[in-house]
Amino acid sequence: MTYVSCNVLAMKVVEELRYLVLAIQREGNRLLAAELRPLGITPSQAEVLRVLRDHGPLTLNALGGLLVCETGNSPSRLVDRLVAQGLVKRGIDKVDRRYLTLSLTTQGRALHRRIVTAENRLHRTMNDLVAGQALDETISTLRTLADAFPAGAALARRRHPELATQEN
Amino acid sequence: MTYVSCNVLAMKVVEELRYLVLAIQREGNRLLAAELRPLGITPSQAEVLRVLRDHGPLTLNALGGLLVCETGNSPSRLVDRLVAQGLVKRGIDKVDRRYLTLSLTTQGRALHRRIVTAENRLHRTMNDLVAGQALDETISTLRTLADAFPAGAALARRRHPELATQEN
DNA sequence: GACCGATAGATGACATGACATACGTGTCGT
DNA sequence: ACGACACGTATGTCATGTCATCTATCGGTC
Repeated sequence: MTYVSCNVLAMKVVEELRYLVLAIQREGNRLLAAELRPLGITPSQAEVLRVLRDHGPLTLNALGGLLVCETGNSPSRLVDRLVAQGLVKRGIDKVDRRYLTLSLTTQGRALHRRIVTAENRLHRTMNDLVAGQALDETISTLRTLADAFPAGAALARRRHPELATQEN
Repeated sequence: MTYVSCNVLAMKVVEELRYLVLAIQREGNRLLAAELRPLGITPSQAEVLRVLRDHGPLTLNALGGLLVCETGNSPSRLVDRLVAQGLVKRGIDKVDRRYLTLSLTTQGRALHRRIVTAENRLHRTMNDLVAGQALDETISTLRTLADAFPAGAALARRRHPELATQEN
């Protein structure tokens, strides 16, 4: 057991975890970017479309609260490009003109279906690569780690919309 | 067993894995960036210093082969900033003028020691967060996944310099 | 109604990442 | 020697990410 939280071995293990996560994120993102390139969008843009598809119209802040990419502040520029491509509709709230109302256009919904197909190709590839590994334990460990951070909380909110505390 | 590599459940599990990896990478990078900011460098720059410290003088290509960040092509601009800060010495190979000879300056070695301290603060934080989880299985799963890609191969080369196939 | 603080979003600045392409230098065939 | 080709590096371009700062709008107080 690790009741000594500060020993050299544990540091090395955690460091390898950090680099593995970095490597997998990079390569996964490259593969996904390649799958999405024919569709004319990037992985981050795909995530926006997916969140908007699953969680109705959102303000910019609420969207940011559900995104894993673009943690910090509001994803203004990310949304800009989607609006420019006609995939997202950006309205202004009539009651409070500070808020935006972001939703998919018909075009955006159509593209979303092709995105799912592209993502599934990546997921099949990844699934083949981790076949036979202890996936459940891995997911559990990573969830524990991720839940300590805002981006992990965003994932939890996506899993359980009903307990969304960052609703606007 | 997953002899059906294309079922809906497996797709969802792998997708969650992808988003967890993304979330952890993002937040870990943010934390590390915060730790390194007082030192005036970024996480990517720290990785370069670390690799140069551990693996002697390198050409640009060889450096790129050991980095997890900056997968694709050569990290010219990344190195540029380190040279500008006086942390890395960039020489030209006398025999073949195409090759660079990258090594740490005295300043770079000194900063590397402070980097290790900063990284260890992050690793302690992460270690506390995953205490009690199945770390070995997690590392094993992620290694299997990472090893399928160039960035994972870079990590393997860093672990076992003797079987470096991409030596220059 | 005018001011003040708070909140939502936009923008500027900087460093990555990724891809494509250009440039300089070496090697090899002739 | 010369030209074609290969290889290492540099550069242009675009889209992120992150932080800091700015602007617009709202609510409340005087």
